[in-house]
Amino acid sequence: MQLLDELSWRGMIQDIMPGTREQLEKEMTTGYIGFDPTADSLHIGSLVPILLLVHFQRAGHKPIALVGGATGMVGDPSGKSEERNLLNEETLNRNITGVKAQLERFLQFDSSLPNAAELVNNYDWFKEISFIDFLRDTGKHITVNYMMAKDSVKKRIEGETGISYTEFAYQLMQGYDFYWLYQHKNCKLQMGGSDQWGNMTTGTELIRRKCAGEAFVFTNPLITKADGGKFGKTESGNVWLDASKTTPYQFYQFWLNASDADAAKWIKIFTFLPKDEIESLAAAHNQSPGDRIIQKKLAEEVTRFIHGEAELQKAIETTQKLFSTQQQPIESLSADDLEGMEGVIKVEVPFAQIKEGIDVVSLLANTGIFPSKGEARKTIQGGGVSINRKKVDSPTLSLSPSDLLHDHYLLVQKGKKHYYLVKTTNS
RNA sequence: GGGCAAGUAGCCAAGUGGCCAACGGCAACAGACUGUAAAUCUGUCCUCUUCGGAGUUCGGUGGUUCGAAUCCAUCCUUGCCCA
Repeated sequence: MQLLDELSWRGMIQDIMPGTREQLEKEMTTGYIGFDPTADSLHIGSLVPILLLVHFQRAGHKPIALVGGATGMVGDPSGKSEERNLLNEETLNRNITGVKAQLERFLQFDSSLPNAAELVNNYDWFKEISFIDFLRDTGKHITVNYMMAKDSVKKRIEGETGISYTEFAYQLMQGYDFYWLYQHKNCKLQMGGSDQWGNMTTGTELIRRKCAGEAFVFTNPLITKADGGKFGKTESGNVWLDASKTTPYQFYQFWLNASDADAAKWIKIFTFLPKDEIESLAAAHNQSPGDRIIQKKLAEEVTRFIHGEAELQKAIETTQKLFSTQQQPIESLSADDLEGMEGVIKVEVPFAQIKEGIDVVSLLANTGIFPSKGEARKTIQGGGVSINRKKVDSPTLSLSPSDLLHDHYLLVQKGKKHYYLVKTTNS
């Protein structure tokens, strides 16, 4: 299947510039996507662009991942109603390193390949350019009228907060990136989220005006949730690709918890499963929605892609231990079962405290499961805490050694889905 | 530089001297129902708390007042208009 047809049935194309298809069919094309180093790890919001690059490379084209070391210093106004805070250099460098390392895992960089992936940092060319040079060589080609017509800019100009010159100029920088890649890497395509359309077309415009070249862009729709909430956020914040920030188990759980409507859309976007397989999964799912066949497959595929087979198996195992035995007595979990639950947050508490008969509220606050005693108490009063599968019905409950599973453990549940394993220590 | 308007909790937004930790909505969290869905209903939602309270808030600072988110001064930030 042609790349664009493939992406299109997966729902990964929003807007596409005329001529793009012809270009892709004509020759091996170099295309790029930019990644903002706003944190030291990518989160699942960046997964779509990553997947685009992977599809792109699989279709025989040459992908470039650009890390925005320079643009990150300025801040993209797209989708932001307010001026952003500037990151300091130290943070930025750490972020660039982190983001680079992650991108390297998903693409083929083997230089023997004709379409080997490349990783570039736009700081490398921007650092050479003086302000005057930039104004004369780049700014001159684009009118302010053109720049102001962009949605990201227009919204801010019409809105209440305005826009600084810095952020206004952002699209020129991104446009220049495309121009530079066009000149030095023969890069003729830019991909990105639909909020980037304006910035991306500034690039093709620059290429046209500065060197009469022709370049193309297409965008993917931004991922949304059926209920209108933000994609990729959970109660504990972003879902990261870095296992130390979001454990593989938590990552797996995120996808598993997708609603039916979301899962059906997401499985097309976030997995590489072929069309007929996805269709039969959907049919099976509709037969018995309660089994959540799509969610399971989705979680499995994405977790394997990001964290690998071994971590996926551990995540599934932990999930089964915790959820499939939910109706069974807690004793059905062995000490090994508890110890082996990868990804569940584990906390320690001195045995002496249990021996003295600590009250639940203090235990939950001391272990950091809740940030304060007050919160622990409120949640307990709202019926939100279970220990060893038994709902804690009073904040004054105190715990003794006889409550410990296998003499060492307490399985604490916050809500229905969030598990913590408390383990006693001798000190 | 001049004129006008605005700044309230994560966001939106009411309040315009005491009844204000501050109406309401969204988001978020928890409970019931379910399928670890969705929808719906209920509770929580500044911080801490021995659950009795205590502490810190309404851009910053200073003031008026028994008492200020509310009045005054000044500064900062933002928008609009003029130069």
